[in-house]
Amino acid sequence: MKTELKEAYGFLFENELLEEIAECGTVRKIDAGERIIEFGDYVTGMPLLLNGAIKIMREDGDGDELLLYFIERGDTCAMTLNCCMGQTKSEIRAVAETDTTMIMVPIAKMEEWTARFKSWRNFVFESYHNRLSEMLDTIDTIAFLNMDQRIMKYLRDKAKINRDENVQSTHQQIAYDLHTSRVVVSRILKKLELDGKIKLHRNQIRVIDL
Amino acid sequence: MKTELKEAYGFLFENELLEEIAECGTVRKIDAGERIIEFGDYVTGMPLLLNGAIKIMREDGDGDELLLYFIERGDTCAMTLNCCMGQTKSEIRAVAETDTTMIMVPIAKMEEWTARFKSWRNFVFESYHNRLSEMLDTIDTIAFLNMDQRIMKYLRDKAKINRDENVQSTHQQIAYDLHTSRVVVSRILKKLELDGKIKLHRNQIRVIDL
DNA sequence: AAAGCTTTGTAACACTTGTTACTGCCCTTC
DNA sequence: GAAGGGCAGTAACAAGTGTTACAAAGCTTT
Repeated sequence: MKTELKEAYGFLFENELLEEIAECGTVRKIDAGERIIEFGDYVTGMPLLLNGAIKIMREDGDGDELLLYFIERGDTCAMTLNCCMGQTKSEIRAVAETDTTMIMVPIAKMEEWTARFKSWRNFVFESYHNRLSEMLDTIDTIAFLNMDQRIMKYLRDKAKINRDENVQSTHQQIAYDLHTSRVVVSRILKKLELDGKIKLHRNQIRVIDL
Repeated sequence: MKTELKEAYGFLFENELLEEIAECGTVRKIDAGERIIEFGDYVTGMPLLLNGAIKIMREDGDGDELLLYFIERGDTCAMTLNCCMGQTKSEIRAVAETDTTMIMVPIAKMEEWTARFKSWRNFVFESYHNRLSEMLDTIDTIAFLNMDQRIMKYLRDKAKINRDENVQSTHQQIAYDLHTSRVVVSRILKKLELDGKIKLHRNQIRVIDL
């Protein structure tokens, strides 16, 4: 664990802090597709991603979903930060996009580290900064792009996160993530295929040129 | 200024910090409608709102706009925080919604206070927290609501921020804020009037029951 | 290979939102 | 009070997206 920790966070934190994290944190391994945090859960610790990727979703009262953004190694979930500090319920759902390893840090340590370590403060601020930027990006996407463009962006992002030009998704899955209907997704994907931008297969979409 | 400062932030900050803010901050008064920060500006200081309200907008490459949220007294702009710490350009536009008074604090002080004052740290975190929540709310609005509901929410929010059931806006203005067209706004407003929810006047909309 | 399930393709239609065009109203200015 | 500019109302149409319904294709299980 220490090796991985150092690999992912060594350039961010001083040794003393790394030691403390290693000491009081617990490693948690999660399989792709597993739910990590559910809407309304109380958050008991703060996750530091070692590898893998996590998908953050929003859900409204009627059970409608929307993908917000992905989180990768060297990152934490600022929403979780939020919940930790405010002792409030989670406003989002977190699902493992790929097999994922993370270190869970007890909330109690956070306040202490914030006072003691400048690098920790910077990390937390940086984290908030990144999250706000992602949220702005998400807003741009749903406010200014039409569905064709949103689907293209989705496929690009997903291919990048998984480091694989073959995106493993059903049309229904994509529809859920983008908060639209399966038929709409199928229709647009077919058009993208005719334009030579993608190649469609069962449960899989190959990104050619988006 | 000290009185106002204490009024707005006294319950948040200890006296020593209040003194320092009063010492190194400069008061800035802004008329309603005036632009405070423009997309792409470098941010030179951090604003602490004493009274009034500020409208935060997003703009895409084609000049299309979208209202993100409002900021009120006792608040700061986390986007500005973001820019300050990251030394990056502003990703948003800030316009005074009403006549506004704020204290501008030089960036240099921020880092220092973050280390020295727990209350300042909490304030900054709280601020980020609020901003993320607002952004989530904004996303919910544009992702899950249709235009009728968005316009109703807009009028409710605007009436609340201005503490006036008579919202002073043209239909064109609303169309800009919601990133739609004037005709659409007029059409929906007329329907809301027929439903007895609002009363339309020139340059003014009276909120009756939304 | 037959049955049953999931996934995808497609047509036809409905609804929401955006666009264009024109009209009349209100306010300001001369 | 005449002229001009900004604002609002409305119709007709276009485009985008969502819905329903059904058929076909592909995979899994038996």
